[in-house]
Amino acid sequence: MDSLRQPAVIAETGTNRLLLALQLEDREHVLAACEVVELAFGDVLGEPGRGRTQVYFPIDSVISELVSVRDHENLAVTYVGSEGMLGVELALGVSTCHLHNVVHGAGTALRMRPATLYRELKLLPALQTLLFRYIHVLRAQLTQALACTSFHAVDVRLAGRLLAMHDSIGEDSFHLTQKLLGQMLGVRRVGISNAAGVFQEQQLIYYSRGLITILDRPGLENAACGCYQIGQDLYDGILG
Amino acid sequence: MDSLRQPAVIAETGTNRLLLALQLEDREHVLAACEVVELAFGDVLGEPGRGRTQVYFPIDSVISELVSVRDHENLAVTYVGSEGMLGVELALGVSTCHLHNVVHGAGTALRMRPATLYRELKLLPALQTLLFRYIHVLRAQLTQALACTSFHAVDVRLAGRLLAMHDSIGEDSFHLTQKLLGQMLGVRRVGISNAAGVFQEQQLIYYSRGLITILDRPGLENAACGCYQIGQDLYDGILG
DNA sequence: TGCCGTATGTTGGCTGCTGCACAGACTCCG
DNA sequence: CGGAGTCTGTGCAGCAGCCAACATACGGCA
Repeated sequence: MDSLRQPAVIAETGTNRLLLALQLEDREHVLAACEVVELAFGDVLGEPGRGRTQVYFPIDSVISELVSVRDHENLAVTYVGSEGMLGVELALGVSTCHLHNVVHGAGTALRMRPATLYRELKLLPALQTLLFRYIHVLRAQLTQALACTSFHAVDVRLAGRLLAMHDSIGEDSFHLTQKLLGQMLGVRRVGISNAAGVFQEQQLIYYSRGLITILDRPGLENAACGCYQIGQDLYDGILG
Repeated sequence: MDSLRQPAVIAETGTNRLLLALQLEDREHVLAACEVVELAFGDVLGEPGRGRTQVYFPIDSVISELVSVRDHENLAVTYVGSEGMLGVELALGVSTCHLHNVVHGAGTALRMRPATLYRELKLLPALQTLLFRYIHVLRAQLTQALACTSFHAVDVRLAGRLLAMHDSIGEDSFHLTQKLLGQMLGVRRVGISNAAGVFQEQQLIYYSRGLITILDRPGLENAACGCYQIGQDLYDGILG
């Protein structure tokens, strides 16, 4: 995860969509303060109670935030992709993680140290405004997710999750095992196996040994509950 | 809900515990900017998409924030009691509610207008720090709640919820119907009826027609899942 | 070639919660 | 006093997801 490159290469790898909401001048200021890193599957970027050493803006990587519960698998309550940032709590003046931060999608990301973030926040009011709004979106999405897990069945939730991953990663194929999907939805792998099997029969997706391909996105949107779209609209309405 | 009183009477009614974390001088400055209101059961203090007209610091009232889901009862995802504040998103520069805000426990509260809050935030850096930390605690508690609803059964979750209400209200008896508890946990009233019946048999609680009395708090703590305590520790660790 | 680890598919019994329906009890009110 | 509204207790069929166990398939490696 430490193979660094110059920020100049960002142009060829795409960029972080959250930062895209900044005006060009501000964005370039932030980008200049970042370094590019390759994140490998399984890398641990933070542990509960530990101080944060870096904040991350994923480009085509995905980072999950997991909460531990006694006698259960860890639950991946949120994920951070190119639409987000890992370490927002620093903007609130809190410098310790409270969740496990694990890379669940290998790829590139931008990162900076907390001290650098603090400096940028002071220099760029627009960055602060952006991160505040992002924090608000996270809270709204979390409440929606809570309602969704309370009421909706595994299959419709799975469809929503796949759509969200599809948005984050920006490609039709991505690596995601059934076990991991089970951790994300808080259900056993068997439940994922069944639901995903049905989707595969319906030609909505194809997967094999951890590589998922979205075949029919409109069909998948049809199979998902409204919660996915609500989450998207929240993001677009406040940040887009 | 519009029977106003002078802030001077706060002394006799107790106060908001979140504001207690401020130093005396700052706290009095904030209190002087507030007015005292009586909130009645069922009062609606905010609707999704509407602008916020007041922020509230409950004293012995409880305000629920509910999310609507198609084909389901509203789910009370969070509640705000004397340990919290309704309208924190203003501190992030967001001025619209995104949830239904309904009074579920009648009582008194302090309130101020958004413009007043903005003024106080500018004048008192400590208030800003406090609200930022509170926002972070809310997020952490929400992730814990998500894990809890994913994994834990109704009875242990009910115990935790009763304990939290007990903390918030500060008295052993409070008004809370089974229907409302069902909305809070996202289950049918029958589920609450069963679980509460067992607690009543075990002499942990007594209730009758919406009035719940905590008889054996240690016993109830024993019956609850660890999530309740984790939520408390989060609050105490960051704000206490 | 054979072995091991990982990922996926399937089965059967069990439990907890759901949906629906109804009955008893208390309160307010005309 | 009687009726309407609210709150609570119960009963039963149905199902979604749980637990445990086992079978298959693929890839890497010695």
